[in-house]
Amino acid sequence: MARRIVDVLVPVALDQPYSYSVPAGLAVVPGDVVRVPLGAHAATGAVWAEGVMRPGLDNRLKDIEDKVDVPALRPELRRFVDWVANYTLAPRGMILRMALRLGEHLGTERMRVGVRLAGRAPERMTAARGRVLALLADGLVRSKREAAEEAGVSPGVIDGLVDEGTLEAIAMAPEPVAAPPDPDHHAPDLTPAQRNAAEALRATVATGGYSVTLIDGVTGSGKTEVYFEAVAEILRRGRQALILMPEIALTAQFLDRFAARFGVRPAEWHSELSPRRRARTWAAVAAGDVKAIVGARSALFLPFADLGLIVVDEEHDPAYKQEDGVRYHARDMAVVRARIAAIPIVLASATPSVETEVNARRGRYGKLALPERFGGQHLPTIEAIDLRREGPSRGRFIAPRLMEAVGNTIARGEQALLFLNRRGYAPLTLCRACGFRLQCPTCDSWLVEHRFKRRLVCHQCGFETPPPAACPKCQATESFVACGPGVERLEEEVATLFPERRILVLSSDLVATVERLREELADVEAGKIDIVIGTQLVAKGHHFPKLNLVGIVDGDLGLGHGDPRAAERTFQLLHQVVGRAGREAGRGVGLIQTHQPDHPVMRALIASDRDAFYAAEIDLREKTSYPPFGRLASFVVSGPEKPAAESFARRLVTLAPRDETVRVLGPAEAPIAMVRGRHRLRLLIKSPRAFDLSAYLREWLADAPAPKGGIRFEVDIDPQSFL
DNA sequence: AGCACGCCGACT
DNA sequence: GTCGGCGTGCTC
Repeated sequence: MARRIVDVLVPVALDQPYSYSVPAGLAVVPGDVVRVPLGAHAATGAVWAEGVMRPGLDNRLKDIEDKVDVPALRPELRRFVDWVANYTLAPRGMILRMALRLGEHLGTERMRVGVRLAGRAPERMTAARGRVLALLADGLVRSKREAAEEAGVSPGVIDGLVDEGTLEAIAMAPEPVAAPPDPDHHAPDLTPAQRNAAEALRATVATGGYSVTLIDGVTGSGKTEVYFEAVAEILRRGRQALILMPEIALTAQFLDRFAARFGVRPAEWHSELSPRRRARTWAAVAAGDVKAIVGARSALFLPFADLGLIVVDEEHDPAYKQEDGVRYHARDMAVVRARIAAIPIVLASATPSVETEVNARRGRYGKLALPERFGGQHLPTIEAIDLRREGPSRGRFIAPRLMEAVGNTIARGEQALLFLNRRGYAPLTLCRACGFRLQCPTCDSWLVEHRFKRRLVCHQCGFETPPPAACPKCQATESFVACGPGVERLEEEVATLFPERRILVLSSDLVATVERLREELADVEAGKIDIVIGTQLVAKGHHFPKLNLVGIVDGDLGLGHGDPRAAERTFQLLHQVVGRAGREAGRGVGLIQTHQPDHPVMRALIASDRDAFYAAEIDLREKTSYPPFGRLASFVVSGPEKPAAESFARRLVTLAPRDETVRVLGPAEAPIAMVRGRHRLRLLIKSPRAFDLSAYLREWLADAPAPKGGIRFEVDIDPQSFL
């Protein structure tokens, strides 16, 4: 009898599965996770389909080593992997890799060691031993670590007592990844608007099947409580819920809210999980033991046993777009997974992406609006400070009116937030004597001074250097001047004006650990800080009850440079930051420093007229055929020498398949023309909306020469960043 | 993505 | 004269 052959997809940069023979006695079905020899080593892959013998294969065919003892990947997930690979043009193996992120720790379950009293008293008694014996006198089993901590002794004391036979060591089952959430733990107290929305959502979930619903609610309107009711409904049905968040590490408050509603914290999935915890969570999700999981975008590829609902919180957030490795947009792919799994998906935002807003307006997505803040809170009043007329004095960055508002706010015992999306002290340092600008040796960008760290840092590649003693060009000493503000420089300015006040700078480069950041945020929440100065780190998900003034130091920062999404991004970010003001303590005020108070983004913010912004932006996108009214892809060609990279890019353009409806723009030098010593050129490909752009690109690239001589090129479908 | 195989510079 | 740099190509 001929050997059975199956096609196995392996988690490497290969698009096609490889064929393996199945050893006698091994039963495998499509979806099974298997170990297979690959090159010099073994890889963990998944059986994708039945295979056939092809010519030239017989001498290469190898046996599957064995089956991994986890549930088979379900057809829904396998179709999803295929779909994402097809859409993004990434090799299928690399998408599978994201679904198999279980590390090497499966099966190597480490038993926790528990101890309990075994009788016989130790020969020598000490104070520490006495405390341990007193603690364990109740005869209960405690884990080693628990016993040591509660008795206030080192783990060595416990080990000593075990050696003497006083204590008995017992294997304990590992702690469960997450206790089951109780959908009826605490019935929430909802406003009429929330109740209506929750009821509609519950009905959608109860009906089941694929549907997309946008929850559009202003900051503080209680979107979370509403979608929690959808989660509760799916939990009652015994199915699993996935809640995607843009940045999971910073969401302690969210986990607490979940616990208040469902009795326990949900399982978490993000890059900072330890390998062991990651493996256990993966397995528990696959087994269906974890019913609710909160995760960053990679959670989308988990092998759910019975996924019943997806929620994408802050669906507009740019962090959902993965820009390195496989480029995908987690919100869009979440909608795809919901469609393939035939389940409902909920998108939540106070400032929906233009794509989502258009889908809602055209009736493709359902929409539930929560137009008012919870508990009678008012939306902040927003005013512009026109920097052309009432700007700060030279060398300062905070206009008198903003400074005065900060003073009044903190005098009342309230908090103020100054927002500037710029890390470090100053974005540019130049030599006063010769005009030389300190630049990254390998990037087309300036070195940013970080005064706390005493370093100059390239924000493109991470290059760091101590500030030079003299100008590298003219050798002048003491000649450097800092140009422009960063959050550290603002702190200096604020500190001279309010020397007695407690000021906190929140910026990702100053975050030592996630724990430390959570403590700092808790300090702000508890009112221990008067003035917070922060980058976009402060825009997300924290609720500061005493914060009543938000000052935007540079409202124009995100605008400019021909990025088609600049206006949308700026509107969303500033709206979100300003929305932090006055969520509890009375009326909030937002002051936006800008050189262009008449810009549509600023006008919409000041008038609190969101619809005006969407109307103008949607109109513009439609006229220019930009997404969602057309499709966009980009190629970035890079190489150590510009002429070679450029000629490769030009060659690519000549190979583009003819199509009347497709426009190929470029190659043009990328806005950041060099990163890490590589010159970068971009091609932009525009097509109509009803056009299979992925298929077009695949046809194009099938005939393209492989890049060589150090040239690389990347394909980005639906690019979000235009740098 | 790994990783082994390949051809050109600074060392025992 | 070898060790090793990372460019190129393969993995059933």
